[in-house]
Amino acid sequence: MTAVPKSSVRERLMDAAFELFGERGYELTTVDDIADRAGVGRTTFFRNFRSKDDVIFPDHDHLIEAIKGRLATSTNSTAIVAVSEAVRLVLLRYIEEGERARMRYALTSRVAALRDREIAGVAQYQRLFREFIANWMGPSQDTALRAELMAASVVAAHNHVLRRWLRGDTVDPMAEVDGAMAQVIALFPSVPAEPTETSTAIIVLHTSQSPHELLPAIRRAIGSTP
Amino acid sequence: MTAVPKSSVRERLMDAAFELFGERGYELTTVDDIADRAGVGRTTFFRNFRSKDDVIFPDHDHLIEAIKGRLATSTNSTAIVAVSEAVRLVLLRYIEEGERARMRYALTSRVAALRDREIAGVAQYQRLFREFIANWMGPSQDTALRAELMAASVVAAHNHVLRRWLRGDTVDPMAEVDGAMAQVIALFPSVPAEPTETSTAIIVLHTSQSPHELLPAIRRAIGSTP
DNA sequence: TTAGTTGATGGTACCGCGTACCATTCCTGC
DNA sequence: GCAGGAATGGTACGCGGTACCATCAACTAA
Repeated sequence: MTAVPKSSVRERLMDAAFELFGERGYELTTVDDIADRAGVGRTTFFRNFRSKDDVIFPDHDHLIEAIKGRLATSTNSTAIVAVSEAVRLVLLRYIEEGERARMRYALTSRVAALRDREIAGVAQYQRLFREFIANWMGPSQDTALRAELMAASVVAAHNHVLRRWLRGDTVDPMAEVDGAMAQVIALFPSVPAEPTETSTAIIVLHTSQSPHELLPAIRRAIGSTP
Repeated sequence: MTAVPKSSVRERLMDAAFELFGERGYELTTVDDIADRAGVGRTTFFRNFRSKDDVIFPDHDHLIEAIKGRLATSTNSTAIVAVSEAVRLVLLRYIEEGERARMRYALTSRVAALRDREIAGVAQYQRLFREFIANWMGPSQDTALRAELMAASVVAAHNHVLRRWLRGDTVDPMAEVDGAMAQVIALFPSVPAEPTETSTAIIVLHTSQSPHELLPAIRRAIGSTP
């Protein structure tokens, strides 16, 4: 009888949940409360969301799939671009959510169970990035750690900018995430990318470090083997 | 009447839990089962462990406190040493657990709830490291991201070696974690360490990257401002 | 010895999440 | 109109986790 489209039940449940969580807090809100306010039965809630906290992270699965899809369409030479764009994609999803993302942030900041849940979700992203980067870098023994470090850094960079936006500390998060990703990429200079052409770099700079200290870092920066 | 020392109740509960989880799996084991096998009441279980999955991570809180303690006893000049030793401390705790750590790994690999729980615990370590490194680097705006990247890398390096040991892929994890930490430290060259004396570095190397590409990386490597 | 205190334990009852199952309703194609 | 499928609501149950109370042992003070 309801003239609303089918998916509106899910929407009403999400709205009711966020309202109640804001009014009484997460623990003091029962699933029955949410279902009642949404005007549906308890069973319907669990048909739309796997668990009570699932209503806080509604399209997490879609986001995971979106990342997979973006990473899948990349060649070796465009791997870094794919990673960067996947990060932008995630951040963009949060920004599009707007106020709801900020409400989730308020909830995950106060409720330990929700914070753990969000951290677990982030770990899924990190796993995707790790596997992708590891495949990209090749099966060498040493690259496994390198891939893990890079994936962790990529996710950390994203989270850093995301939290800044959630707290209202920035008005241009997309620009910031580009900068943060540039820092990450600079940390991991020139992975086994196919050599294009060899050039010679001569750098003269004043520094407080001794050449002996910084030479290893620069060797890694240019991907040269001693 | 039991002539066993007081703490043995807790031990018996842990033993019973790991036994039953190994026999029937985690979900198919109830808290009553664990309490029964340990010969105590259900109430006693929850007096010793906050929740069912807490029995899997018994001394997580002590480990957190141990990290805090190790990081607290450090000056600016010994910060990196403190971080490295804290990482060694964590890894050592796992190794000392021996077979129990491997059983936990088997469980967390199969049961999603336990994996999430473990990830949340690791996030606590990462938070400690992030705050410590951020304090160490100073309050500058730019260092916030740098601290976050480094903390994520430190934890990733630890986890990488830990998982290798858990899988039996290495026999000398302490040496490996030193190497992994060295890689991490090399990624973040000489943070705002107190300037000693200025010298001039001239580096000439062949590389497949254009000078334009690698100049930013080298600028950061030597801590120079353009 | 007796009385009171403290701590650990066991038991019972309860709440809330999540699942399984069943009955009802609505909607669609024949 | 009728049959079949999808969505819904209701009921019952298992289990984790909490609150509360009663019991018992050990220690202490009179």
